[in-house]
Amino acid sequence: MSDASNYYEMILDHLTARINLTEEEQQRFCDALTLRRLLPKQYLLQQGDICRHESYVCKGFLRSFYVDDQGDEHTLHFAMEDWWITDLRSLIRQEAATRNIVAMEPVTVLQIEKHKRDELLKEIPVLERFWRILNENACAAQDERILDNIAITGAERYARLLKKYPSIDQRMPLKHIASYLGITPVFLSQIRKKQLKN
Amino acid sequence: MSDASNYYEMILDHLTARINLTEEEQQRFCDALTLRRLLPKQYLLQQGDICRHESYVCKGFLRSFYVDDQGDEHTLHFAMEDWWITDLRSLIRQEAATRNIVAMEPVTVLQIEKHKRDELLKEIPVLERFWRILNENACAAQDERILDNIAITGAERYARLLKKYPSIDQRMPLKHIASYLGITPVFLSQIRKKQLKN
DNA sequence: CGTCTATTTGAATGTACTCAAAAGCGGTGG
DNA sequence: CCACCGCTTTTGAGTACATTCAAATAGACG
Repeated sequence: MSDASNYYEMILDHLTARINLTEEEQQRFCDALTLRRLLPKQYLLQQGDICRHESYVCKGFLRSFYVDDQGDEHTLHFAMEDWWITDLRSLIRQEAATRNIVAMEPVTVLQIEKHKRDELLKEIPVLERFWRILNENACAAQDERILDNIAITGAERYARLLKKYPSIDQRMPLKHIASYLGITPVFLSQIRKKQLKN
Repeated sequence: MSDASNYYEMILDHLTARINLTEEEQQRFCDALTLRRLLPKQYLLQQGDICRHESYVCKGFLRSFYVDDQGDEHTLHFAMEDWWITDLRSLIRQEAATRNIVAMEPVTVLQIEKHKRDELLKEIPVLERFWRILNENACAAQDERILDNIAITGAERYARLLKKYPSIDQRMPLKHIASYLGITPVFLSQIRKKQLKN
């Protein structure tokens, strides 16, 4: 259990870096959380289910993806330590999820259920500020990704991704990196061959 | 001035549809706003400047875009009545903007300056909730757009855009629609020719 | 009417995909 | 310890998607 308490410290650091919380509020926040461990390939959410929680990643590495009619996977997000992951649309509207979330490694997350989050937001209004800030930053990051998708080639997107997350090609299978970039694994392989020459 | 008061009613409806505000809070919010009118092709923000405000569109139609090294434009967003537009990254961090925002038609916006927004957020904490909700929805929408960009072809993206905004091809020049979709105007023209046959 | 810009058309090129097969890699069981 | 299996990555060839360049047409505006 000693590492479990570390995880709660971790998420509290994450919160208090953005907002001020009293000891009591911190406690109440932690009480609303559930610690959950996943094995590699275990699902946190499946397409079709209703997403009931937001998950803060304490340890490990997850991937969210959409499976289309042809059965092809498209990676929307990956989430590492100190990140949140969910299917936002499904969470907000309590509709069927269109994304799967799966562990890529042994994972530990702290989950907060939607209705508990809603309660907390009423009890501790400053948490509205926390999620407002979180979503503003997420929005800005997604905006940058959209620009990459419309403005540059797959090869450039791969180069930028590596620059941003230098070790990602060791941590995530290339076929998932390809689907994140919006290209095929075959084409990514060709890109990598070319880049070795430089 | 009669239409100006309409615009304040409009933004108050927009707010009170999401949060509850007292009369006094509504007044304080409106006092923080500045009404601004733009002619077509007039800029609300230019790449390189620091973005100091968030703008709520009362009337007209705007476009935000990035100009790359080769001088090519890439349309990130367009904003219609009842939408907000800004360069979020530049606004949050008060860094040089990487996006331009320009009026496509005669435009009326209600602007709130960053520092005034920050003050308001302290004075009226429930506004944190408002922007949290706004950003959550924006995030979910951007997520969908990223999926479109990585999962489907330009032709399909155009079809979906038309389905979502049926009159957009009458309101926005095709070359900007093309840049929004991440394709060239020439290719969009070919897509349109094919779709007429069906 | 002329000018300016947007859109279309056509042709050649490049970018990225599909299909098929081979090579690499990790795990499992004999 | 090695052979085999399943899965990922690479390679090669042919194809489709999307771009560039150049020129023609269409529309908007003074």
